[in-house]
Amino acid sequence: MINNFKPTKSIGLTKINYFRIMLSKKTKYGLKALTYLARHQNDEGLVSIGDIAKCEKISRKFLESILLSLKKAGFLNAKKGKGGGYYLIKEASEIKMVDVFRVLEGPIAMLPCVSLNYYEECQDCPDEKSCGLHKLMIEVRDNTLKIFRNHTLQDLV
Amino acid sequence: MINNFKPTKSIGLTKINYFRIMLSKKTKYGLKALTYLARHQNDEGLVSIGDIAKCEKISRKFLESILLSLKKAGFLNAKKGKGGGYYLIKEASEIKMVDVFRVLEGPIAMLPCVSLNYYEECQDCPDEKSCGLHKLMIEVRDNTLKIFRNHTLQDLV
DNA sequence: CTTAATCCTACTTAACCGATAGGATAAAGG
DNA sequence: CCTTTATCCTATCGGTTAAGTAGGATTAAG
Repeated sequence: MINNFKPTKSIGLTKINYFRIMLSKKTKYGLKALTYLARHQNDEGLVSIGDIAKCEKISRKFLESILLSLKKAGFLNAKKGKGGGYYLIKEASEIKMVDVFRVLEGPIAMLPCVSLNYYEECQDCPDEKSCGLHKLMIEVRDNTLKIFRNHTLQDLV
Repeated sequence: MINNFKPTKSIGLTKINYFRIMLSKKTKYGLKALTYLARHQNDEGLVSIGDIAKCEKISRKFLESILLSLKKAGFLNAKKGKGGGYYLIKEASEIKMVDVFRVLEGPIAMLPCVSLNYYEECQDCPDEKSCGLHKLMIEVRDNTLKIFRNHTLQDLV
């Protein structure tokens, strides 16, 4: 095991769970890989999974699936066979954080009834427009979205 | 089972997980209970778990543990025995969302290295100050915090 | 002393995250 | 053509969590 996964921690009596709310390793690794690609692809052209996994200390097999997702999502492309590897399709400055997060992490909203892309009707709320929690979560979502839209991969390079 | 928990859903090829990032039922129920208390405690004085669970359609036993947490955190108090129940200690307008969230949901930051209350050094990042992801997450945290600090239970009533 | 409420500890179940395993496919180069 | 080396794909495992459940201990009113 390369990385110790510490989902919970106890401080005094209260148990903190970093598990939820927190960024998944999938997203973290994906961002690392994208950053690595943006840094190295110009020199050598193609970058292999093995290189990234080694340099960034990421489980190789896990990284495989992540890069595959990113490929399917249209961020990068791959060349198979000997001497193959991955390369970014877009410029780093054109890869928005919001898009990466949606692919790797999922919905940005904290409630389905507040999600732009994956909206789902609230089960136990008769009227969304008069729901205080709904309003609050809309506000949080909009602020987070704004930040993720204004940042690109270039900011991490 | 009172509430159907649908953690995952497939849309086309992509699997969406509402599980992470999303607000837990614990927090949702806790907020509902607090709102219920704020609405009803003036009339009858004490409000029992059973009443809240019934009206808000929440699993009674689960609600018990949530209210216990809220009591230990100092939001409300209880009177045991016949005719007993819960009552808010503070005014609804004095109960900040940020405090409720910290108790029920945990850290607000998306990374331990960005958490104000539960900071933990980043494992795979040599220098936090030069880390782009760190900066991004600080920005998200600050915006979310700002919103949660500016809202109170009164906004949900 | 019965009733009715909170308090407390432990357990169950389904799901997911992170990681692994094993092979299928594809391309380069001798 | 065949070996090597890379991505692609499916399936599974172990550990952990959220959500809910069970059963009783404690406390207080009437």
